[in-house]
Amino acid sequence: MSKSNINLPKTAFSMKANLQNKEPGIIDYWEKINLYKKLRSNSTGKEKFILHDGPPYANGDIHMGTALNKILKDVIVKFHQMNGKDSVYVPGWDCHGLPIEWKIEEQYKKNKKNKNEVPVNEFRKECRDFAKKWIEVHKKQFKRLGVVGDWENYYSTMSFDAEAQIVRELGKFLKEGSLYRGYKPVLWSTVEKTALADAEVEYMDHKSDTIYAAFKIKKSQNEKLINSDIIIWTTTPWTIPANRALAFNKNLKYILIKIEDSSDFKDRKIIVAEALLKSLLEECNIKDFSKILTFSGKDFEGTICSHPFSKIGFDYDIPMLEANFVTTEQGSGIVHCAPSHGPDDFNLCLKNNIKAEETVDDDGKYTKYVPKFQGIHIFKANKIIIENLKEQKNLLSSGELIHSYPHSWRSKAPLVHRATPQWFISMESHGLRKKALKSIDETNFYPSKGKERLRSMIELRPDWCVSRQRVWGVPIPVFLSKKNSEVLVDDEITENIASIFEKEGADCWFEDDAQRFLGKKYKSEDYQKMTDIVEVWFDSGSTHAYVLEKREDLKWPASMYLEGSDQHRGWFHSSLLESCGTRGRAPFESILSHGFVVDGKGLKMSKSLGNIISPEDILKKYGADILRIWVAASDYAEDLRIDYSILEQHAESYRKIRNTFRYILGNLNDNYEKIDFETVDIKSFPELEQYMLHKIYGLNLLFEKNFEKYNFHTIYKELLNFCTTDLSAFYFDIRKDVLYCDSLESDKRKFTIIFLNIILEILLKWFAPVLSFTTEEIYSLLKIKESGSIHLEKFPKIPSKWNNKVLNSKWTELIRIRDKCNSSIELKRASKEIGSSLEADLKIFLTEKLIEISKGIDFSELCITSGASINKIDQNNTEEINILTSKAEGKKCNVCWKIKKDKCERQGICSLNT
RNA sequence: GGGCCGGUAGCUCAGUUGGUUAGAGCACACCCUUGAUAAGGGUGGGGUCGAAAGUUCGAGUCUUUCUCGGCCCA
Repeated sequence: MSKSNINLPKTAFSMKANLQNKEPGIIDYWEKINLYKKLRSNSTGKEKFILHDGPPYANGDIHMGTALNKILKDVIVKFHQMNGKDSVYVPGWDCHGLPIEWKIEEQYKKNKKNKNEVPVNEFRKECRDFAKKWIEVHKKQFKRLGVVGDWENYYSTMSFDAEAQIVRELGKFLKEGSLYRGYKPVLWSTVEKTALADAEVEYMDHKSDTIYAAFKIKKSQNEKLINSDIIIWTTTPWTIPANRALAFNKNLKYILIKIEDSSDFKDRKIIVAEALLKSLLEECNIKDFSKILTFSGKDFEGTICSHPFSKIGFDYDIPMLEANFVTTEQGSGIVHCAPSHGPDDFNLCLKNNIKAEETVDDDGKYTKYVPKFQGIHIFKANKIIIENLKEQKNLLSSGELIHSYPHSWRSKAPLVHRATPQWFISMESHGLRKKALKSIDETNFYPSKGKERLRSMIELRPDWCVSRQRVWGVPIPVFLSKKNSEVLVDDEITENIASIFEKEGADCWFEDDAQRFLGKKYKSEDYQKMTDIVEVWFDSGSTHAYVLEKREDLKWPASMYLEGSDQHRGWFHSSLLESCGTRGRAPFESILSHGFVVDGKGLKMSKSLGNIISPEDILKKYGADILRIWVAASDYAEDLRIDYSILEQHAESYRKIRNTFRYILGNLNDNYEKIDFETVDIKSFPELEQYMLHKIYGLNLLFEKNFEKYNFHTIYKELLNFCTTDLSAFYFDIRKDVLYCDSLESDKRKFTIIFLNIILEILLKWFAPVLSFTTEEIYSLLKIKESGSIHLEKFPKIPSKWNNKVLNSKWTELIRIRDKCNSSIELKRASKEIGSSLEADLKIFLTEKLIEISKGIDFSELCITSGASINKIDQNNTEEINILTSKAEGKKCNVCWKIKKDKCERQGICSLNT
């Protein structure tokens, strides 16, 4: 028997995917046909879906998190596009800011160049070039993932129009009055000489010097307390010279003891919180003492102490102030307050009319306001302060402590709180917090828990500090009157600055004469030009203004912002505030947030754990479609695990899907014929095909329902199950006989071919947003359209007449019987009586009800056996179904391989079988 | 340290308002097939539902504590 006499599958679609080599060619094809442009011109006038890209920082190769983010965006954009929208995606980059500035400075250090000797704009140009370079790198890497977007006309936060618009946005806050100049302690890096944003702070273990120091009571309502020593504990001895007050808690109990050990404190009386006495005695090694008095914190009211350095130039009153932030967790129950060096301290002192002074300069050295210690760097001051305390006999004890402490994310240097003049946007003065909270209510969150997360942050956050003392960014376009330090508020000036920036960028601010910006209305000698730049979160928080609003192809507000869940405090947050402040509502209609990429065990990726996987590695080993499957199959609402065994599993699933396509293509011999779903007469189809169409109908409902909720992992799972269970193991297996052995003229075979055409089209479209490369490979193989693309197609519309509940319940029963048959065959196989199912002959015993259902059904076809008969089951049998499998008798047909006693009608097609 | 979120087979995920014996696909094992062939089919094993306690006739589901992990904050 020659195989050429039967219709074996034949296709150019290889079993081996070879994605890593094939995908770049597909990307070239997309560029060649200008897919992005085609998508746009094809969807002119359609309702827009705008996923506004949150700009990644233009620095360093992309990592798994970036890849996840971009792929997820691309999947959603493609879903909406195929769902009939004009789904526009404009990628962008975040370019200003410290990390790039730092990179350039590092290069300077290497080349022994001094940053301060380089003209500002030369430095800025290097930053700009650096960002530009990484944008190009990123662009290539993102394209490689299969992401389709307007790569030619991307946006960036450093473009001139962006810099200009950022100025205009700041101008709106300035005009409104919510942008104000404040004086607050901020986390300051003495290394980078700048204030740091919360997001730029890292908490790490740090060894601090600790001291117990004494403040002598000068005045008190309670006479017994006078001349005794208040003990304070601190981990920052260098702040002692800046001390202006002590804080106590009126709800705590305090105790007065007399020390009798021989030391500096012999015969001195000290005061601490009663609850902390034990730990203090231990840490200060006090053995011999007597309790004199316990009293309530209330008794401290009106108490005045003297500074421990009162004899060496610090001769002023130290009032004791009530504060509820004082606890008995650690220390002595009385807190030393330096208003310049802590937010709590600052607020408490402010309330009590104690001013913060500039006690420490930009470099971290004590200023002229600190007698005796001026010029000493605070990081070298602890030792000196401790020595002085000892000399003054006001050091009870000192030690060291390792604790979590804020550090700069770049330099890893420890940070300090330092009062500096800064620019703030008020959360309250113009109702910003209220507007933002209302907008959160009006936004859809995927997953819904994002709403609460963002809300709780907005509810609690302090005013927004937007100034930075750096150079690589957009200047805060403000002038201060030299006369009275008042801020110049004038729309004309803001617009003048913006229009200059629009033409030549913001560089000119730093070097051009102030008069240029002030125009003719004001004199430059009367005003001081501010040199602070605006923090980068304001840059990216304003993208909606210079991207969404400015571009014709986009719309404001965006349909969706999509980022990692950390952006609840980042871009979601800053965009919300910026837009609520300037436009009264959020710049997005919905927010989708995804979890973080972690390793196979759920641990975060880190160099020290050695569990980092890069997108590049995956692309080399598997190709982008596997990575895209990983994204689609994972539940982005939680953290996403990845390692090579997980990828291997997805690669295995991919092979299943690929082979499903290969089977269809093979049996169609790569000749696809478009079927009109609406007009095709499905009632003339065999029941099996009708049943499969019903399955497709149901699957489509699931597809649509889960797309609405952005539940891609459910969609992917359903599609995969359909391919493996319904198609491969069921339909394809059954129809193999017809496809291979029936004549080309057979009606049954023709119907099967029609069905294969239908299912091919549907599967291609359903998988296209995820398997962007593979579906395109198939699409081009079928030569459906000259310079066409699967991504230009729309999702199939499944006719409701494919829905067939009656047939479904019938076939559910038939499949139940089929399962029983398989079990029965398996028994005979295990006992070596038969091998292939075609060697089996089935005697199927059924209840009358099931016999009725099975009317006209050939179980030998369904179960792929040589014979099957239906009989009534013995009434005494409690089962509904009973199967008797025996070895089929007769001769094996050369064509269809069925074993028949009589000559098989199939043999007619072969001349050798006469 | 605080807030939020999470922990269901080896893996990716389902598990409605608490209700029979906790499901699916993949992986695995065994068998079949050699006309989807570095494929395909069949059968099967596998879970103390992170841990403990509590509420209840009944808990994967509710409560508390603990533990592990992630994000954010200090």
